[in-house]
Amino acid sequence: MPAIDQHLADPLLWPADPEAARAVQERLAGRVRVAPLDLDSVSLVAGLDVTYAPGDAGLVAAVVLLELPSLRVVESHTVTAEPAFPYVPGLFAFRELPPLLRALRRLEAEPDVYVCDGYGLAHPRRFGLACHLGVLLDRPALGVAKSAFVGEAEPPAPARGSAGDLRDGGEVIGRSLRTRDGVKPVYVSVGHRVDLDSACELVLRLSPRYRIPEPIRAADQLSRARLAASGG
DNA sequence: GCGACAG
DNA sequence: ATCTTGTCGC
Repeated sequence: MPAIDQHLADPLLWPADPEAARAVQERLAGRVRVAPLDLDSVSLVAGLDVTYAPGDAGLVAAVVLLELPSLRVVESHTVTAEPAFPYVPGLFAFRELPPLLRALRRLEAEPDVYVCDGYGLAHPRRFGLACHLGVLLDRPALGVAKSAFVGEAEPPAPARGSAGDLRDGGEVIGRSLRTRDGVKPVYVSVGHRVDLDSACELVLRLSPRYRIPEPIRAADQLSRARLAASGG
């Protein structure tokens, strides 16, 4: 597995135009692996998020490392940068991964799994941000999104823990998962080296109190705070 | 062509 | 995503 620095320096991975970016996704999508993840062996979880300044005048990428089962923060890092790729639905990774990878490079401990704010296989080319990160690092990764993007989501029962299929055509590409009683579900999909069951089980363990899993919440709050502190 | 469209 | 505080309800 190439180091993060090699990925960041590889021009073939970071095309400037959307057409070439889609081709990169199609090329890398074949590397995604779906497999059960033994949650008993998971003790360090990384949460990732990016916050943008109005008008795309800068961004802050944040990574927070939490330990299980306490959910306490053991590391947190931020990177400030200028957006280098526009927001194009379906091409998120080309906008968010470069600064996120630079933040991940600073981690002292290696996460057992990466939790991304967005989708994995629930993507037009089955290669969302969580797949992209997971494949580049060849590490377990999953995506948790706050809204649907592709496919049709079956509404879960009202109780926390209930889930419904997220389908595109006949294919199950993710799950709508209720993390709080009576509260709008989140949308979970596989990134790499996990399966839907282990991904959903982990998301529930990471969301004992709030709708959004703690690692993503923590990264979101950190990136917002860092952006506000840098003025704008 | 039109609308919808992770953050 | 961002522009945005308090308030109501569980």
